[in-house]
Amino acid sequence: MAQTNPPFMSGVPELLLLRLLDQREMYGYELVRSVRKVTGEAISLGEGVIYPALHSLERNGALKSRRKPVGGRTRVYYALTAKGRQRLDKLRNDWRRIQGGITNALEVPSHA
Amino acid sequence: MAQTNPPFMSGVPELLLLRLLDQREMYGYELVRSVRKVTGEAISLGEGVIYPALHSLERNGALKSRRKPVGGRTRVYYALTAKGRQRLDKLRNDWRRIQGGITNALEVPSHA
DNA sequence: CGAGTATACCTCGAACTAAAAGGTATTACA
DNA sequence: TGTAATACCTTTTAGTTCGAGGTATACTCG
Repeated sequence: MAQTNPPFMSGVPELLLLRLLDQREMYGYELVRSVRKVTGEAISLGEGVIYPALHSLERNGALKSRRKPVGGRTRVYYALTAKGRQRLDKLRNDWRRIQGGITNALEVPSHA
Repeated sequence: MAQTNPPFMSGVPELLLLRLLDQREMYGYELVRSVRKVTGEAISLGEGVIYPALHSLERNGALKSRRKPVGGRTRVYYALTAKGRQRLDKLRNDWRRIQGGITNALEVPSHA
C-alpha cells in the first residue's frame, strides 16, 4: 500500500523530448540545446535530466536508438516508435488539461 | 554547495492557493474543494498538500491567519498579505513564462 | 605543439515536491 | 446510536529533477 501517484505536473520533460523527436531523429546533446531553444529559453533541461529520460523512454519502447559515427565521434540518435507516438498523444492531452485548468483558475474572477 | 534549485515546474499548488486567497479569505478544507472546482477538476490537491503549503506560506509572511468559530467548530481563515500579493505576481509570471514555452514547443512545426 | 573550449556520452547523490494515509475531534443526520 | 461530513494536522513514502562529477574525442588559436 501507500500507493503514491506521480506528481500531477510531472512528465513535461518527457513530453518535450517526444515532441521534438516526433519531427526528426536527434541525439542527446542536441536535445539539450533544442529544448532550450524551442521553449524560448523558458525551460532548460540539463544532461542529468535528458540522458536518463532517453534511456527510460527507450526501455519502455517509446524510442529506438542507433549509433551513428559523425566526424570521428559517435552520436546516439533517437527516433519515435509507434508506441512513442501514442505516449506523446497522451502526454499532450494531459498537459492541455492541466494547463487549461490552471488558466481557468487564474483568469476566472472566482467570486462568480 | 550541491546547491539544488527547485524543479522548474514547482510552485503551482502555491500559485493556486494564493490566487484563490487573492479573491477572499478562505480556510484549508474549503481550499481543497475550491482548487478542484476552479480548475474544472483538472487538478486535485489533497489536504496533505494544502495544509503544509498554507503553514509554509504563513511562515514566510505571505499569508496571515485568524481563527474563527463557526457553528461551534473552529476554522482557520487565511488572507493574503502585501508580500503574498507580490509572491502571487511573481509566480503568475513564472507560470506564464513556462506555460508559453511549452505551448511554443508543442505548436511550432520545429523543422522550420 | 600545447592549452583550453566545445562536443558527446554517461551516472550518482542530494534536494525537493507532492501523494497518500493516518490521526484527532466535532457536528449533522438518519 | 452510529456513520458520514466537516475541519484540522503530521508523517511516511515515492517520485522527479538538479547539479556536479566523470570520461573521451575533436576543434581552435596562440
